[in-house]
Amino acid sequence: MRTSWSDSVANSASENAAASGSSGPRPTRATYIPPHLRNQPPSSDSLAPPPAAPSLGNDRVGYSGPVGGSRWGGGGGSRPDHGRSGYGSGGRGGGGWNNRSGGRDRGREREVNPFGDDGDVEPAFGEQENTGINFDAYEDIPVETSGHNVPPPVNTFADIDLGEAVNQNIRRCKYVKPTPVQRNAIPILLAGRDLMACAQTGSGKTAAFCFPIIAGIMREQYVQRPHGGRTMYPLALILSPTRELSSQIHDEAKKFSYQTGVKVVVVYGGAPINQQLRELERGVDILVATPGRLVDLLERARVSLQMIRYLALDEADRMLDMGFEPQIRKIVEQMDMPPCGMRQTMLFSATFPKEIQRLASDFLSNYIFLAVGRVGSSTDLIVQRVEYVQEIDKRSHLMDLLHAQRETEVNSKHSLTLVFVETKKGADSLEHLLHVNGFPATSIHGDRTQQEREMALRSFKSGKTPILVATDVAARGLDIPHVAHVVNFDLPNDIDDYVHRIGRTGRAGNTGLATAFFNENSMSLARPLADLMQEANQVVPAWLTRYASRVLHSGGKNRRSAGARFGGRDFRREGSINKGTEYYGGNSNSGYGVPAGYGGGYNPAVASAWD
DNA sequence: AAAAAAC
Repeated sequence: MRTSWSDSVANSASENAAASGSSGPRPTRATYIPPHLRNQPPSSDSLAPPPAAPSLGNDRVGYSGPVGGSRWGGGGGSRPDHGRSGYGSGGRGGGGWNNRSGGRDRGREREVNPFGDDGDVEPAFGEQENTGINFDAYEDIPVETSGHNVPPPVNTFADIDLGEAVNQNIRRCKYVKPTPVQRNAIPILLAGRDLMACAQTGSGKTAAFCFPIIAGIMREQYVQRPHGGRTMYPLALILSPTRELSSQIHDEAKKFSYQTGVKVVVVYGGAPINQQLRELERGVDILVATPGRLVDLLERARVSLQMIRYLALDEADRMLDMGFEPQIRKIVEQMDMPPCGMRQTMLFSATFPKEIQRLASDFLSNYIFLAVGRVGSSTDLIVQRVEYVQEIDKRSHLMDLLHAQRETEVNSKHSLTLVFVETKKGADSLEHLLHVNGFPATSIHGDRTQQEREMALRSFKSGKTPILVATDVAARGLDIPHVAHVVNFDLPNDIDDYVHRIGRTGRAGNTGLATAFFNENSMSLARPLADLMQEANQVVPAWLTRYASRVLHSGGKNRRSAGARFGGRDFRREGSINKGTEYYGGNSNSGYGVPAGYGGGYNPAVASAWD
């Protein structure tokens, strides 16, 4: 075990002298000297404001109490198909129909227990257990829905008919009660409705779409699928933008479907395809995939989407942005997937810009829009700091920070730091710098082999290298426990990306710290960042406010994105109310171009549409 | 302009 990495930093000067003298590449900059070994105090003192106290609980704006079911009142008693109990007697689950998938029955090997225990499932719902999830942080979450006949939320898992096998897995996961997005999304999905869901990072979205899919597939256990040939016919497809995220979703889905007979397979690029083909041949109900590899398999006719009943896009706004949209359109519209209305489509993300919402509606039918989360996303659990750091000073500033962090950490054992940079080259060189200076770092980006990527992630998660330098490949969705600190070494150009990045900490109701290095290169982010921080009750440095007010705002992407981030707005409503008005132009009050007349929402001084 | 995603 390596406990003294940062102690070694103190000696890094001598270590490094030896290292660079021998074989490794020579650092281009002078060797890092930690502050306490220098004659002079660090020059950047004045830039770092004292960390703000986490502003939990109090001072929340725009929320006046539980939402309850009242919004749904319009629908009268016509809850569509909610509360069906077709398979209620699920019992032991796994029993007799393990072999139904695709008609393939290649032996009945014992299902690996993804929980790594002996299957003891003692505590019943309601019994408190240490789940690691801080539910108090979820108490005051505002919820907004729109669409026709929205099914009301549930309060407990017991209120939902997911079947005994799934209930048991929920207990094994130690989920005591559903998170807000789960409370709201699961009934909507169980009712068979299409859904566009916007919920803060770390709030349990994966389970929110997995449970209904699994329950739905269990209901359709006798569905006949074509067989013969080597084509497999999954009933559900879950797409995500990165391989590691797909892998993570797969792992989760395996837990949720343990002993249900529902088979989950993941496919993505960069890994041997033969192994994935073998997995597919053993039967697949839920296919988790990244787009490229899926298209490959579709073109080889190893997978057909003909029987898809459920389509989920995780990080849906990313999946539909410029880089991905053609592939997604191909998969959803130009292969053999059943059209809108013949399948159930669910889109999830923490952010949902209006343009993307507009695009997304092509894939949805009579859908419900759901926004869960306080104004300002999950960021109230994350203390955000911004420091003005010149480009040239970033490296030494980061090392000061990492070093100081070690000094003050109480529980340093398993406290991880995730450092985001803009480019793959930048990631390599920063990793190298840290390495040479005795910091236990590794890196992940798209130019590394898949093996290297997975190894880096494992090494980071385990604490072996508690510093991970990453590009945006790690910005979305990854659930890495114990990430205490996210550093935006380079700020992204888009405020949505910032939201996702800092969302790697402060997960499951826990608090986290996010530090950003700001300079002239990030000027376009000044305004949205200042606004975001203000709305999350963070300390906004005066200099940032000055930059924010100085910057010309053209109504460009950032401002648009910021408005959408809060999510919270169904573009269908926005459009009808604001027809012909200028959305992003002149509303200096909200700063997000959401007209105050529409409930404005984002400024504490304005009555919120969340109420 | 960069990142991601198939071989």
